[in-house]
This record gives sequence, C-alpha cells and structure tokens, in this order.
Amino acid sequence: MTENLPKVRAPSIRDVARLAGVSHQTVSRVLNNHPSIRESTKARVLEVMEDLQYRPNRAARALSRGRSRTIGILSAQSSEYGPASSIAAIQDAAREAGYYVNTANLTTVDQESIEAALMHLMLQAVEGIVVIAPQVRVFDVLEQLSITVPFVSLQSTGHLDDHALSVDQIAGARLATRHLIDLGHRRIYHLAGPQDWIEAEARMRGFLDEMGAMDVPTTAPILGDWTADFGYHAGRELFGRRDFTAIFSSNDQMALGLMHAARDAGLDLPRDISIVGFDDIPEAAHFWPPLTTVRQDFAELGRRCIALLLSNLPGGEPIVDREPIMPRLIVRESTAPPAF
Amino acid sequence: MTENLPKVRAPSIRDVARLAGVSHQTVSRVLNNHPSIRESTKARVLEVMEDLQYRPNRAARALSRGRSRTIGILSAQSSEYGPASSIAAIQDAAREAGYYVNTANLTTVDQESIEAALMHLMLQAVEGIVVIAPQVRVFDVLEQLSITVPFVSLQSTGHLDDHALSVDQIAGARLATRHLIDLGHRRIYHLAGPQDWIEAEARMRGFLDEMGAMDVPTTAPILGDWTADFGYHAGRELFGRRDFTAIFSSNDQMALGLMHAARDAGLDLPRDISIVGFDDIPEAAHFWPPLTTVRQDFAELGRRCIALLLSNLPGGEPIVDREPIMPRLIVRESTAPPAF
DNA sequence: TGTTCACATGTGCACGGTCACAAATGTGAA
DNA sequence: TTCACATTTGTGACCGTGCACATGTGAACA
Repeated sequence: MTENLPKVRAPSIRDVARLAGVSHQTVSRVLNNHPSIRESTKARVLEVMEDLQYRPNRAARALSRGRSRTIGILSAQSSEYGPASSIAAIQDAAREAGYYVNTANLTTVDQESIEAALMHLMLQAVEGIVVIAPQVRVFDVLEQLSITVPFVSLQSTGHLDDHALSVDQIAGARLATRHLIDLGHRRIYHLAGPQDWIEAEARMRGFLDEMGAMDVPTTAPILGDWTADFGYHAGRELFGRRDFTAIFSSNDQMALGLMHAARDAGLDLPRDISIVGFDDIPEAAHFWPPLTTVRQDFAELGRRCIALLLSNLPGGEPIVDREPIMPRLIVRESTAPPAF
Repeated sequence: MTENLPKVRAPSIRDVARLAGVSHQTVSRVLNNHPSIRESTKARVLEVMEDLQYRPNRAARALSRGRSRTIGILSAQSSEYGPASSIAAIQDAAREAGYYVNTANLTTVDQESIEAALMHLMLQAVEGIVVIAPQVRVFDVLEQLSITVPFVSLQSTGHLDDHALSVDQIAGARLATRHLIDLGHRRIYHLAGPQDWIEAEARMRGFLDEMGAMDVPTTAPILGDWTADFGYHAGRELFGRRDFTAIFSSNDQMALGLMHAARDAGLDLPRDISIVGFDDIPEAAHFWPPLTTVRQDFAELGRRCIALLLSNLPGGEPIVDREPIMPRLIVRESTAPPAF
C-alpha cells in the first residue's frame, strides 16, 4: 500500500546516484551522453533510472544551464489553414530538434495585444521567436521592447532578410498572373490581403510586376481581409460592373467568396470570369469549379524555419537561408480563356 | 559603450533587492502580491524592477515551487479547422489564467506516436493535459504510462465523463438528422468520421438515434476520414446508385467533397440531393450551394476546457462540468424537400 | 510601562540539475 | 618500479525563486 502515499517527491538525480552507487555527477553525465563513462557504469545507472521511472526535471535543467530549450511562436489568425499548417510544421520540427514550442496568439493586431503576447513569450524565457503575423508592427514592438532573442519571420520583409525565410510570394503571384495573361486575359483585377501583411504586399507586388512586365494595364488592387466573407462582398460589387474578365485573389478563401458572388450574379465560371487563388488549401480542389491556385509547401517552410532559427541561437553556427521556397501553380477548372 | 558587453546576466530578484534596499524575500513578496507589504515599499520595488527591466525567471520559479504552470495539448490533425480553433481558444484561455501551453501533434495515431507525444509533454512537467484526438487509444496509453497529471478531453467518451467536456455532438447530429426528416426525406445516408474519433462516433449515434426515434429505416453509415477528398470519392460511388435523397456528413469538408461529386454526376443541389454538414467552418456559407450545417462554439469550448482542467489541478476545487455546450443548426441552401 | 498581537521584513536553505575543478584509477613506456 | 598521462569519477558551488521560520516594529490594551 505504498503507492498512494501523499507527496512522494519525484526521484532526482541524487536518488538515482545513491541506488546506483555513484555520484550525482556521474548520473548527470549519463544523462548528457558524456563520452568518458565506463559502459558498465552507464548501464547500471540507466537500469536504476528505469526502475525508478526517473524523468529529468526540465525546470532545474533550464535554471542551471540558463537555457530553456523553448521557442515561441507569435501568430495571428492561427486557426486559418496557412498559419495553422505552419505552426504544426514548426512544432514537429522543433520537437525533432529537442525543443519545446509555445504559441501566443494575437487576437487583435494592435500595439497592446502584440506587447502582451510578446511579454507572455519572454516571461517563458523563449530562446527564439517565430513570427507568423503582420510583420511590420510586430517588428516595431520587438525593437521597442528591446527583445534580444533571435527571431525569424515566415515571410520575407525585404529589409530584414537575415531573419526571414519565405515562400517566394512574388514569384507565386507572378505565376498566377502570368497564367491568366497567357490565357488571353487583359482586364484582370487583384483582390489583395490586408495591407500590413507581408505576404499580401508581396503577392500584390508580384501581380503588379508581372502585369507591368507583360505590358498589361492594371487597376488598383482591392484590399481585403483574407476571409471568404470579404471575397463575397467584394464580388457582389465587382460583378455589378463587370469591366474585367479575370481576378487573382490573394488567398483561396477570398476566391471562394468571389465564386459565391459570381454565382449569385448568374455568371458562369470559368466562362465568364476566371479566378485564381493562393495557398491551395485542401478544400480548393473541391470548390465549384475546382480552384486554380498556387501551392505553398508549409511543411518544408516549418522545417527550414526551425533550422534557421536554431542556427541563430548562441552556440549554433549562423546560417543564412536566402533560398526561397518556390511555390507551384496548380491549374484546375476555375480558369479559361476569356469568352469575348 | 556598455550596452554590448557580453554575458550580462539578467537581473535577478537579488539585484532588485539590493537597489531597492530590501531583502530578496520582500521582492519575491511583491512579485506574488503578498498582502502584508507596505505600499511605499512595494512602489519602490516595482520602480527598481522597471528600471532594471526585471523579468522573473520561470525556470527558477517552477523549480522552487515544484509547479510549471504549463499545460499540454495533445492534438491530431491540428491544422484542420475544428482542432485549430480549439487549440487557439485553449491557448487564449490558458494565457488569461496565467498558464503556458505546449502542444504536441500526433503525426500518426499509433501507439508509438502517442507515447512519443505524451513523453514530450511529460518531460516538460505539464500540470495537465488536454486531449484533442481519438480518445480511446490515447487514454489507453495514458494509463499504460501511468501518467498521473489530470487530463481533460474535448469530447465526451461516455465512461470518462469526469474528464470530459463537450459540445453535445449527439444532440447536434440529431438536429441535423431531424431537419432532413422534417423536410420529408426518408432515405438518408450518413457519412461518418473515422471510427476511433469520439466525435465521429457520437455524431453517428445521434444520427441513428434520431432516425430510430422517428421510425425512419437506416442504412449502415459510411466511415470516412474527415477529408474533402474522401467525401468526393464516396460521393462518386454513392451518386452512381442514387438510392437516397439526403446525406448527413459528419463534417463540412466531407460535405464539400460530396457536393463536388454531385455536380460531377450532373445532379442539382439541393433539388436532387440534400446535404447537411457539421462544424460550420467559415467557408461553409460560401460553398455552392451554401451549406446547411451544425455550428459548434469552439471558443466557449476552449474556455470551459481550461476552467475544468485548472479546477482539477492540486489546489483548485474540483468542479465537474457536465453541462454540454449545445450546438446550433444553421440552415442554408443545401437542403430542401425531396423532389420525388 | 510592560504585554500582546498583527503586520512588515529578513535569514537561510531547498528545489534538481550543471559546471569547474579535484581526485582516483588505469595504462604504457622509461 | 616509477612516472606521465588519459580516462573515469567525485566534490562543492551555483543558477533564481519560494518557503518556513525568525525577527523587528508599532499600536492597542491592561
């Protein structure tokens, strides 16, 4: 009946040492795979550990080493497909590398909320931060709070490229735009994401670059908020005038909203209007019509993100990963040559 | 030029104490809002903290208190809308309560993967665990590894209800089924989720219960995997025979796949076939046709989940939250009376 | 004026690891 | 046998915080 004694302290390194007949330091060496430990000693210690169900205490370790082995993720809209996939990939990669991950969500993207989230992460003594959010403001706050841990952004910002790792959003947007131009479209709208999201800006730039390069006149992009609802409302207005034959939407959700509005307006897709999305969410293949879009490899992004971040941690040798991940155009049935 | 001296140790409680002319214990009391501290003393200490940019060291705290203030989430398919929303809500609620959250994803749901994920959480000394995954196996492993921390599951399992908190999936499924029956449908299929997911089972049970209660003959549900792709392939087969007039899908993604297959088969929705989903993902309102579905309040679920878990932690007074969250039927345009 | 008591503050150690350094043991050549 | 040196193991301090307990302080009361 010893099993339900109250408050049985978890076994410590010294308990193991006593039972194995060695010093606590020897146990510590076994834990850390120190090279000069006699095999027989090591085996004995390991056996005692097993018997005692010994688990190293992370807090103690973090305290004495001065390192938490934790990295933080600062994320906005974390239940959407893109961010959620990135987060999952980052967590997997971090765990693989022996790191723990802690996520702080931004409910709103104002100064105060960003500060609170960063504070939360810093209080945990995270060793590095991954930012999946509108960068510009976050970086301002990072600087303001004089946060000193290394950080990595999942999107290239242009001027902070040492910290950035990205899918080449510009190239992706150009692929999408070029696809529409190649089909013969000349009056193409762009439904962009929120201005302060780097991806949104990059995709917009890619769109404008390609249009310029191909000498196609452009109209001002419409600024959206990533949601299908916004796409729907924007669509209702756009399809009223119909002074265009194709739209490139900055993400799949907004593209879905556009399609909805198009049907409401009695338009036939893709005959009357071609639509291209961005992200290739798993649902996109089943939209009506199946959506032509640009696929990003989030898993790869997560892996490289962690590799980059860890390399910037003290002790690692800094690498600079400037090679962007190239997105792919997935052609489905939402695009066709213009009917007129 | 003192700002880039290497290795400036972060200020500790004693540094603050020295500058404020008090003992380290007094500083500690200020940190923990101890009642008997003179206002003036407290103010002085707080001021020094501000000056020094003092941040308490979480590892030291965890070590001396023996509590990590961290809870773990064990999640599968964490990039899908339901789990992702729950995770976000749980994180927010936990942060609110001063807790940290750490997520471990299951890549596969086999024994080994579950063990690895649980180990990862336990090594962090999480104080409690939230399970968002196929419960049955996870609970087996929990028991096997003799995990002793309290845990909460986001889904009711029937026999572990003290640990469970849930949207009443059965009631939700009955709402959906009843809606179809009320419209006049008598030959209704159910596209279920994976057998080992509690939600899937509960929704299936709700479907069968309601069909039984209304005296409508049923056919065996089809077991899917939550993905739109599966819905599509199941649909291709089902619409070949067309011995039914409505389908209740266990989630919105599979419903989307079904719709896709229905269009491929040249069917008119909802005239030829009515479809109901489950979850009300933000995109569902923009499907073609907009999807009738059952809405779950994930945010509320996350909040109550944390409340329940924290109450089970040592020190809290155990509450039992047996009141399930009631889901709501959202009627859109994917359902109509049968045409014949 | 001394006693009591609540409040405010200080002292020293424990938490469970790691680190720097010291000591013991083993090994091979002079 | 002895010394030099590599390998293996041990000793004690330290990381930053909280806890138990001791101590100091002032007001209320007899």
